[in-house]
Amino acid sequence: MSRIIGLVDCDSFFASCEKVFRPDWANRPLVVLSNNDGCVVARSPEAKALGIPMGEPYFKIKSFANSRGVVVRSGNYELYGDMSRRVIQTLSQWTPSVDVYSIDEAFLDLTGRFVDSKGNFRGIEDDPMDGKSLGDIPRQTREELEKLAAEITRIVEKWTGIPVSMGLGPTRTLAKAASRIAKDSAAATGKKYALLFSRRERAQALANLPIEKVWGIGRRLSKTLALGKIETALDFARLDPRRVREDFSIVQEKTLRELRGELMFDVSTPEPQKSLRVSRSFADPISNLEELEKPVANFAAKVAEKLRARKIVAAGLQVAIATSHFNEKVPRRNVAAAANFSKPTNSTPEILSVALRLLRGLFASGYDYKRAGVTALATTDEEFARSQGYLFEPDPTRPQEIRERDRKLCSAMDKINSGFGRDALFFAAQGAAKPQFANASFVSPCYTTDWNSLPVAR
DNA sequence: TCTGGGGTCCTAGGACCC
DNA sequence: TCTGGGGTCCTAGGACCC
Repeated sequence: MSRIIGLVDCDSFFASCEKVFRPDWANRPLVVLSNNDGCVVARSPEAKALGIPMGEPYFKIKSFANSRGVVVRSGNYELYGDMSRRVIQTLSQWTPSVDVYSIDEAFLDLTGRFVDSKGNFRGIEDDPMDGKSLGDIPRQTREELEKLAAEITRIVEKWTGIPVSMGLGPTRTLAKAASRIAKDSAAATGKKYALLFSRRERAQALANLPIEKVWGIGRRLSKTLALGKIETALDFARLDPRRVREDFSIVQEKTLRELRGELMFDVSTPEPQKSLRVSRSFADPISNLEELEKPVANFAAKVAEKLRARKIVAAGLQVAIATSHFNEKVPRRNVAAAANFSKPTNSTPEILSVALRLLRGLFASGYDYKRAGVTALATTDEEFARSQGYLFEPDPTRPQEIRERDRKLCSAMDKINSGFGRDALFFAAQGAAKPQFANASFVSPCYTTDWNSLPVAR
């Protein structure tokens, strides 16, 4: 059975979040910066119109931005996370099948809305020309679908303040393409959505879609494809799938088939997360081990906290340190090391000690380290791991009493920190002062998640 | 010196996504 | 001077097994 898949994508999400609570900024250009106020990671439509590129280092546009009255914000992920939750919650009224793809996007499976009371699907018909590919959807279904898309985009903006675009198609890749078309053509059509169902409609849209805009085709592949004069999504969709698999990989073959309307990336039950990373660049480079231990201990503690919040445990841990990859004049070093825990864990003391041990093995002096990261590997459900763990012999390296003590300690710390603010309690290894990576000069209040930051109407 | 034919598992690296 | 962070998947190649 064919499907009807929608992709709802927030417009300039971070920038839109910032504007919701500042109506006075409604028509001003606004950019949001990455950690350390490093790069531009989001731009309002007005900022895009000024020609500020995505990913541009802030220092390069600083004076230009000032001269044009651009509002500059540091990333406020607590605010964005909460706004994202509101958008998703709003979406779930139209279908139970909402697959959150990223902080600002979700796939909706709307197929169920088009099955009539007798169980007949009123969706896409097979193409009478060849049984394998898709024909159009019935006229009436199409009209209903347009109405639905108009309603979804309108209500989400009304309820959350976040403008969204929507793409609809028989596969995820086509829904993605449709949402891009919706964004690009909104000014001309006055619609915040686009449909990509019939063969003719697809051929026309894909012919106008540059290959690098296709979901799953990145910069490198586009370059390679361009050598063979494959420049649009349509060029690509017309290739032989088997050849594509041979020349590239199964992923690209799937992308190709999805462009033709064959469902390859289904809305499946979400796989459990497999890894969890915390990493940051430092405001100033660090060259000695003692100083480097503090941020790494912080990342390790944060990893442990996140593991517990998600009720998962890690079987292993990786620590990575690196010098700047921009500065060509200083010696470079980019290394990582990993180790397994004797049993999967999410306890801060244990993760902290392994992280520091790995770091000490990794460290070499004579370098200016600019980044570090700690990754929990092979994460699994906590309850599952616990039940497995009891099947094995007691662990000599970390007796059960110690584990139990750590568990209580961590849960007490989590409670205290959630009540008294992040890092009210922390481990000595994390270092009391944390100046290294708090370089955010233009942070907005957490309007929706902090009682002290509620917006005030006068 | 010459030296088979399968498997599996793990890791590093490269590609992609937002 | 100043350049983000957190994920996933696939493949190739090496180690190891019989």
